[in-house]
Amino acid sequence: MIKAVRGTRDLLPPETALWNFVESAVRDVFRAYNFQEIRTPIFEPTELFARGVGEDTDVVSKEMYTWEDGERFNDKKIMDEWLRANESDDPSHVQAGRVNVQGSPPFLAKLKELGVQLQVWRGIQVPSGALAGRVEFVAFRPKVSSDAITALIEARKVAKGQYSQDFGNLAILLRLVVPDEAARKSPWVASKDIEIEGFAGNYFSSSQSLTLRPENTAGVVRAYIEHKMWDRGLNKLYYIGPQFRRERPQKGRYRQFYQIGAEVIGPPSAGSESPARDAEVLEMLATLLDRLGITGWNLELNSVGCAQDRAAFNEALRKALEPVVGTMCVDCQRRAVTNPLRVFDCKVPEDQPIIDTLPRISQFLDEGCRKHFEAVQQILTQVGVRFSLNDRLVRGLDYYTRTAFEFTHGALGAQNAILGGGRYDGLSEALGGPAAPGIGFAIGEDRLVMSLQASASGESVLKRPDVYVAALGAGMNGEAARLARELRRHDLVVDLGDENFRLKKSFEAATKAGAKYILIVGENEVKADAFALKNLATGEQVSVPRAQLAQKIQE
RNA sequence: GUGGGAAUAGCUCAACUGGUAGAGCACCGGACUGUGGCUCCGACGGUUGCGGGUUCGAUUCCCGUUUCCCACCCCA
Repeated sequence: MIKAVRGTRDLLPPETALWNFVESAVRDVFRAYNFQEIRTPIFEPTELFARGVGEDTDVVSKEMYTWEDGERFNDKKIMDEWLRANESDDPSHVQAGRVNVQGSPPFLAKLKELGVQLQVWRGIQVPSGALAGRVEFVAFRPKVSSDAITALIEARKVAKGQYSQDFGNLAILLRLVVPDEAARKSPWVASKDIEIEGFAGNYFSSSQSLTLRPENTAGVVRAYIEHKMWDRGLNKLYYIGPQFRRERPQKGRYRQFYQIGAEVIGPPSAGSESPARDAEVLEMLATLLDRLGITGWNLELNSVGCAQDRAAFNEALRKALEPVVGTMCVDCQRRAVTNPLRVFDCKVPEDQPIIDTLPRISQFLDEGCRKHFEAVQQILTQVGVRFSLNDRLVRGLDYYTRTAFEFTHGALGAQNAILGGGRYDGLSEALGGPAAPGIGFAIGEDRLVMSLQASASGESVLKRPDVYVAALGAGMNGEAARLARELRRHDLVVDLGDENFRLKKSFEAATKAGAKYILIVGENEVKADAFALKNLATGEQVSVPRAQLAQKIQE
């Protein structure tokens, strides 16, 4: 049986009704704040995420779905390189390679399994020692194996120190090497006797590394720059859609997951930097959660300052950690090196007293950032949105500035954050655009729906049929369809049976569908042009003339 | 990627120290030919995730593998 791939899932009714409920509430609420929808592609150049999210983040370095798009190879370059590589080798493997590739189905199957494509050129002359007459040149190309691409990215990273430049021009040439011994023994060399040797180079004449978006902010900012959206002043944009991360699945975290997000972005002159924007976004989120009936949420707020503030803070943090880190848990010791800010996420009870003594970003805010943060708080207080300050709340990525926030909710397992966001005044510039301060957030829709399921089920938000039209007897399907069409034009939800159903079965079907009424369309009714309409809840049944049916049902 | 737990009918779950698979619900049909929900009766439904091993015999014990769940890592 073919199953949904690991970490993905089907959303089935009635649960989908809950998703629709959430999304329509989102559209309603966001609209009231004059946000408009933007839809960006679900895949983008890999470079966008490498630069936008950060190359050294886990998301980019190991959690993306990335592939090489384009099959156009520089064949001459591959052949030249292959021949050069073989001049110094024992040419016997050329012969072995030819024989076995052509004649060894298990080996070909193995290649297919690895996602490698085989291409053979005939008639290439190879150096002495090869078979007389025709020989074959054999090259292997990785198709869209993400493992192969990941391996290449790592290899290039090591080789060049960086891979941010020239990111899209990757290829690999795999060379078949068969040990002489094995080749002599049998012309049908088993796949385990074959070694595949790989080396990387620029063999694509034109191709591009693409990635399924792991988040949507980078795409939105890319679109902002590409379409010169600053010419419209302030932009308030929202999106709803799938995102992809190659993570190990756990509660509420899937490899295809859904995010609802919004961004306020524009030139500083349009007010995009104003604390009023931060407060507006936060107040909108509070309104949305209330509207969805989510109770018990908590807004946690912090300011991570400007780039300079954070540099000073990082320095101080490292200094403060140095003498004490040895006594902390192994995770913290690792974090202290890789990402000191993450030490604040530590949940080990013994480490808490140490963490309490560490410096806080709030001590390093400059005048502007402090005033900005105070203004945000003041507006929130004035509009009556509850919040709590959490000076441990930090953001790992460089372009984040000033306001950072999370809405948390209990009963969500270890991942208690239902949405998070913050200000990213430096992102547009990091992507090559003009200064465009912005603030945004992303809601994990999967988790949002999950927390709703506790209170409201899909059933409760599902619109049940108003009426079930039961055709009764031969030739009645047409009449029933006609009636259903008329009723649907009055915005009624109508379900339709079949003339072959016995009436009992129609009643059962109507009850199961949850219809309010059942409408019987039989020979008698058609003759009289008046139809038996029964209220399934009360049992009351009346005969209603055709012209009054819609009105009667709508009552 | 790491660790722990799990996988039996469409769903929720049984099956004693190894003895050849069962219930409730759902679905379909009948009791009931144009009147549902309730009741009763019946039928359907499985290579026990997959592969290997031990055994006369494996759902059960062992190994591998895949997937799911929970957590770690990380994170909007």
